[in-house]
Amino acid sequence: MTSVDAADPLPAQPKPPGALRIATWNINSVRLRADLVGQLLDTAAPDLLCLQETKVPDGLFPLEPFRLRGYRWHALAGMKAYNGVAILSRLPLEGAAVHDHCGRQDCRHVAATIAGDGPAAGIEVHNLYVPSGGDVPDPAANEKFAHKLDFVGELTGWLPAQGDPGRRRVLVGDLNIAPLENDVWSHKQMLDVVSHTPVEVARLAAMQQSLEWVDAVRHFVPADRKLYSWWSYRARDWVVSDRGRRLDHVWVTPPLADRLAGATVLRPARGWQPKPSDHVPVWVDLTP
DNA sequence: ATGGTAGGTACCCTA
Repeated sequence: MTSVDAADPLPAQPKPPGALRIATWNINSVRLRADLVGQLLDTAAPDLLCLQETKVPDGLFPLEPFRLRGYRWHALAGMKAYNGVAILSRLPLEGAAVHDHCGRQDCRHVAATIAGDGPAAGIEVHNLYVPSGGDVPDPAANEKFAHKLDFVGELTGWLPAQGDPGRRRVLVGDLNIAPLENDVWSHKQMLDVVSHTPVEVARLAAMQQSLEWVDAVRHFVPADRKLYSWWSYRARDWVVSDRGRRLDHVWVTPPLADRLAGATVLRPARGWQPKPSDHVPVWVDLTP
């Protein structure tokens, strides 16, 4: 790490030679922000890009900007108006699958395995958009919060049931939970705010423990440092108030932990004009 | 204690 900018704990770094770069970004409409996605691909050059809140049915997904830049493979799970996840890749993919949870077909989970004969072949990638959970942090009073807890609870059993527990896996996405005290601007004031309540944090911890997932971003930033990936649109000035939350995550299973070579939370992207997403891209580099 | 902005869609939902 070369930068000491207090406001930007994980600025973009050069990709180590031969590294695999996997990025995640809640794009909040991929059609509206196709140009910003192109800007990310041109500057960060991830090998895989996982998007959430694409808000587009698969047949209308704007694939051309990706194809033009060499992202020839994709796995899409989109629907009209809401949710939607996508994996775009310049490495070949196989076994692409859409997974439904909680008895709903609401386009929150797509997975695929890197194929070919390169060093990354066999790595399984899961791209998730966990339900936001509404405003009231009480599952009895708020069906959306109940759905969020059920969704994370179901995944906690589902992921370990998918074969070899020692497999190389990466889990990315908008998990809509900020687990650590310094993943939010004020731990005390956020304790009863959906995204940082103890019951959600406990659910996420159980999911993380189920496969010994390593938080690949916190791997590079000590727990006593503030780190955010989302800032509300409702703030008058997101830079001045800086009331962020770390909702977007990259996790890896233990066989990949000693391959972690770097991570970035692209804070400047929150100011990309004319229409920034309220989330910024997050990525990690894995050496072969 | 409240309301603030944004996107997609269709006059209201979700975040």
